[in-house]
Amino acid sequence: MARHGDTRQKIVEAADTLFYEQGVGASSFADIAGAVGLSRGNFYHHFQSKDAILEAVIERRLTRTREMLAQWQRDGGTPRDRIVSFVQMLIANRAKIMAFGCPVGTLSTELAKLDHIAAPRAAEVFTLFLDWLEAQFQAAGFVPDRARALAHHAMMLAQGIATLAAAFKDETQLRQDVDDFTGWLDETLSSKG
Amino acid sequence: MARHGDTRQKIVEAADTLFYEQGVGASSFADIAGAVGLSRGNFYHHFQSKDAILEAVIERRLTRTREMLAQWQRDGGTPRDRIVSFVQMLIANRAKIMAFGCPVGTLSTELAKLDHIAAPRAAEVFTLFLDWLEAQFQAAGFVPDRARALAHHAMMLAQGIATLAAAFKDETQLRQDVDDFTGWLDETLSSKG
DNA sequence: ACAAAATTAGGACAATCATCCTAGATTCGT
DNA sequence: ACGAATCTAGGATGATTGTCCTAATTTTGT
Repeated sequence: MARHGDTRQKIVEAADTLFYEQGVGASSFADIAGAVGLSRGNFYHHFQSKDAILEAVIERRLTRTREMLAQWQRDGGTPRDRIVSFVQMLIANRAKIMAFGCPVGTLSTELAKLDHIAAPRAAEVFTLFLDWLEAQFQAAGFVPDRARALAHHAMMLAQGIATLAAAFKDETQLRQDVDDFTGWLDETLSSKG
Repeated sequence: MARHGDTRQKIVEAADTLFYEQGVGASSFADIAGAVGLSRGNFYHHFQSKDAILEAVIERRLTRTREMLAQWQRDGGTPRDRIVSFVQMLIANRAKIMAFGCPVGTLSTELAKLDHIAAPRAAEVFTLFLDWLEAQFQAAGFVPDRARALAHHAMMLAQGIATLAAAFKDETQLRQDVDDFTGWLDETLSSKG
């Protein structure tokens, strides 16, 4: 049993959750240690600094996002179905979205405010989604430029939905917004396909 | 000269800026004191706690938003012009938007994550914009329910634009997004007359 | 089974945090 | 002009922060 990697992974998982639910700035070493069940001083065997943990959390999110998108690709279905599964994340995770917002958008915004060195890396999670969405719209028959613009628009809508869901915590509205997104998607696709 | 109110207002202004640019959690008393040019210990004559400053900052934002919306109303023009001036805020404040995101959305999200007692109050700034936007769409001839939905959609778009602008800091894209917003607005309005 | 390496707990560290207190300075009502 | 109220600076407080060190324990390679 690889104890090292095991503990390290537990730390990253706990930090990931805390960074999402409280924000990076509000999550201390003591918080993470408490969540994992380790002593604070022991952390420096696994990570040299808090920024190193943040970096690992971002890498984890990048990897998991890539895996999720690859899985959606393997799941088959039409490009339309895949884009719907993208926006359906907001419904599946509605409790967390309404409590803490979108994990991608809120981390990106927090790091942008702090002018943190990892901010561009965190924004790459957005890029993964954008590239994937662009591929879906291209598969649906749109030329690259138009597919890129539609991917950006879809991402914008998702971020707007999540931000307002966190502000008002209105599940009915959230579901309506996702329905409207799907409506926009079908209109857009039918105009081309 | 009302010195008391004067210093108090200076504190609130400095705190407002810092809360926006760094986040509430990352802004300390020392930061605010430094920005105003006062000593830290002196603060408690004006505010009993950091939460009291936050409360005053939110009140200030509510008041200023109300004033701005009332001014736009007085400025005349069509409902379409007024809604355009709403989204044009993203262009006018583009440097700050790309650096720190939307002040309304980011404060709301940060307080939501902390489950802060002032979170609902901060969300009321959203409500001011939503009510005002709803009034514009009603003035443009939409029935109340439809006007409310369009106001919500406009707010969603603005939040999505600001979030992606902060993540990617792409001014060209930001301007394109605002143009697209205006295009959507004109399409929507022309469909109703 | 034993030496080397990895992992742990716990405490020390200086810095910073929000908060509070005291004592001097300034302003104001009269 | 004088007493009262207000405002100010600076330091003290205890808690918490990120970081680091040391000494013990556990695991691993052989």
